[in-house]
Amino acid sequence: MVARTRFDDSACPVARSVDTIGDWWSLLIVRDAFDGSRRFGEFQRSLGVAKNILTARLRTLVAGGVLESVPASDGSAYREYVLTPKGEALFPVIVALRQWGEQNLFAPGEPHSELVDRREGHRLRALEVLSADGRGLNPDDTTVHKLPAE
Amino acid sequence: MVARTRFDDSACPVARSVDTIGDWWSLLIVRDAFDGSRRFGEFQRSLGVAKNILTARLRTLVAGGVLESVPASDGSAYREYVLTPKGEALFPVIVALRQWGEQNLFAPGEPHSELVDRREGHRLRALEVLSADGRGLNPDDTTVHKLPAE
DNA sequence: TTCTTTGGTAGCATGTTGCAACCGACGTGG
DNA sequence: CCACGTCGGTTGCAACATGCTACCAAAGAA
Repeated sequence: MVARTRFDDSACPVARSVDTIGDWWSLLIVRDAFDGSRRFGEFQRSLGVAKNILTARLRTLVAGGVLESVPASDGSAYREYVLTPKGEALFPVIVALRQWGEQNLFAPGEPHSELVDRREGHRLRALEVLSADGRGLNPDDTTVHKLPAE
Repeated sequence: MVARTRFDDSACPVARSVDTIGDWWSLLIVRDAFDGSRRFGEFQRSLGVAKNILTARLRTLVAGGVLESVPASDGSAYREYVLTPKGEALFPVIVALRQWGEQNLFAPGEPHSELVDRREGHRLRALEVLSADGRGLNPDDTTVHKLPAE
């Protein structure tokens, strides 16, 4: 077997997530979907991705339950790709990637696109990892239980 | 050009993040690093990845400033790979992926590894996307400003 | 009807991944 | 100080994925 290694049977949720959405394009497609893209052509122009690749990615995202193919909302005979509830649940993932990129991959003062609260137009609060009782947690404050119960 | 498309000059922080850590193995290496792995062999056994791939990934992660190669802590002549502050800042990303996977990629009752608060042993609170004034935000409550200032 | 847009598919060149084999430097028991 | 196992890789090869450029059929527009 020389194909890409799969993690879809791993007991680690991170591994399964990576297996589902962890390739180069899938996350960007999801990002664009959050940003309002729905049509094949919209994704294609926005991402500059080859059409065959986009076709394949959309198919796997639909198969994975992240996107859904629905009849176009403008009444035309074409189809549109919209986020399912499962896909919408990826919002914190996209926000986390965005915030990490903003703070670590741009030179000071370098401009970048920004995600803002629609009501106030303000930037979002930084994501915080919290304990059950609301304390902020650093990586060192946590540990992984492998296969806890059954 | 037939090589993999790069996003390292994109104005979108999500795209740059994907460019830096968005391949199959890098995120899992970072996950293992959070979980305490430091040595080449630890990563290799834990992930089951081919050594040449691991070599390449560790190199790009070091080049990207996510990991750092330091002399081994046990006094041997070997080296270890530890997270830099930039790498530690990926904690919310890993947690977001873990929580999404737990809730969307496992059958009800199916066991999986779990990240817990070391002090209390409890599961973590779900990540929340918050506005500057602390309101919870859904995807629809936000919008993207492209290239705001400058 | 003819032209354009949309949403693909097919074929080819190249890049990347994965496996196995190999290898030198290090560590360890004697 | 010598043999042997471990650690951390490198190299070569085969299979697969990616990206580009056609090409194409169905739907809309003129």
